[in-house]
Amino acid sequence: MKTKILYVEDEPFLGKIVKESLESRQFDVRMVSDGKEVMSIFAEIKPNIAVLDVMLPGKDGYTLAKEIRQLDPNLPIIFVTAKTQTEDLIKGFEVGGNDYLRKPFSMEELIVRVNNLLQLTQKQQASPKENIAIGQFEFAPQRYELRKGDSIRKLSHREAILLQILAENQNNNIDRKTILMRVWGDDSFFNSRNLDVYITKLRDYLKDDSAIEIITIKGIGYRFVVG
Amino acid sequence: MKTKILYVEDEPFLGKIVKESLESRQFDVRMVSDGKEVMSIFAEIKPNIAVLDVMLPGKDGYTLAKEIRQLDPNLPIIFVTAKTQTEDLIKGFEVGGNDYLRKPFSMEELIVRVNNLLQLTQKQQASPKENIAIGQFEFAPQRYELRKGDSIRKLSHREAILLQILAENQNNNIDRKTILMRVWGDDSFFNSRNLDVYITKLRDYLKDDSAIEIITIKGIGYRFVVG
DNA sequence: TGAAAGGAATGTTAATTAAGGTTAATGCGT
DNA sequence: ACGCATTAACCTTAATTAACATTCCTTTCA
Repeated sequence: MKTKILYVEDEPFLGKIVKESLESRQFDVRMVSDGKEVMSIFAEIKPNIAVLDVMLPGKDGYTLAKEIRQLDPNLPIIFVTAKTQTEDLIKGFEVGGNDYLRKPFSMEELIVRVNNLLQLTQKQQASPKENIAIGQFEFAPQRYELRKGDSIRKLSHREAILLQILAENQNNNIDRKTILMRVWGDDSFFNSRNLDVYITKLRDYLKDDSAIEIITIKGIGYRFVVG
Repeated sequence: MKTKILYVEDEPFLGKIVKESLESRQFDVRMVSDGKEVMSIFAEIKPNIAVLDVMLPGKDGYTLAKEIRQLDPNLPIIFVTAKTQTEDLIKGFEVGGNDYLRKPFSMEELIVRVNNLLQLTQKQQASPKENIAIGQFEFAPQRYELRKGDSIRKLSHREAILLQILAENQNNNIDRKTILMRVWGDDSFFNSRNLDVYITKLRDYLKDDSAIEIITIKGIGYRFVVG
């Protein structure tokens, strides 16, 4: 389903341009120009994000933001306004706004910021990492479990991260350094030897499926090939 | 505990002002001026947010953002830069940035935007009044009751807070330290052992539902996975 | 050209250290 | 005396370091 944008703007000319531009990016845009109508339309369409002008007839954007926050504490709200003063911006965030764009702005910027906020607020709903198929094995990254048939092996944290990195990059070369940074946070000598140890462990865990192989590429890193 | 900001800026004069200004707002600021040093310091201090200049000696801000994203997909990243072109801004968001501030900017604006991002990325915790579903269990935080079917187990205060913290963060990693601070108010050695004891208790209480698991992440904390 | 030597990178296994788990005993307020 | 919280004692497991083995690339010299 398309992302629904509630767009509150009283300048018809600008409004039309912005609306069409957002629609060309596959957003479902509902434009409202009278502040007093906003809340009922809000309830009706249940938008995924609100883009609010501040100076409006009827009710100003700050008030609208407050009222929207009452109903939905998590809905992303962006102000777009000709008010350029820092105090206006601060007020915008105070009433619950999540971004503040000064007019004139480029459409590109608005779109990028809309997408950014949508992403930020979506990511919050727990990240359900999907299980990954590895040959005859199945790996549940969330639970640190490696399953084959009905046997389950619990992996430790480090084993699990390492396996996940490998599995995400099946059939691609992976830098030793990249792995070290992701698993240990640095690439010191000792951690580098540590990685060797963990590679050995994973090779052992995965040895039941001969189609799986962790190939070392000396001086570079590894390649995780399956099948 | 103070919020840690990683601040990458190569202009010493501006850098000093911004750093002090943020510190006066109770942020714990670590400033780095050489791009090449950033990643090791990142690993060392584990910041809660990163504020990056774009043009830097060594490694530019965009590259840094990419590398940080590799390590932490959720860390808020703000660019502050003299590059005012829309394309530069777009690139900033493309590489994983979450906000983009053009120089010169007011300190107030930076602070407001930092706080906004921190808030957005914090888990919106369910209001502690509502019951929380935990697999086949239901937890009533205000009554300290854990129910399954028609059996009710009364929890003690500490058990209840701990379970609530875990339940609020289902499927996410939770810092040992964070838990200790919230349940005991400090993270001394004895309380740390105490936490072990309570984790054992909760595991025991929840063992009837095999879909529920408290995974320990050694050196980090726990992850409460359900289903 | 190619075989041998040397060295750096990686592999393997084991020993050590540190973190956490479990259960029981003690403390402490009501 | 009771109920929880804390401390203690002992146990288990993961992570790190160490010691020694192997691989494979590079260099050198016949």
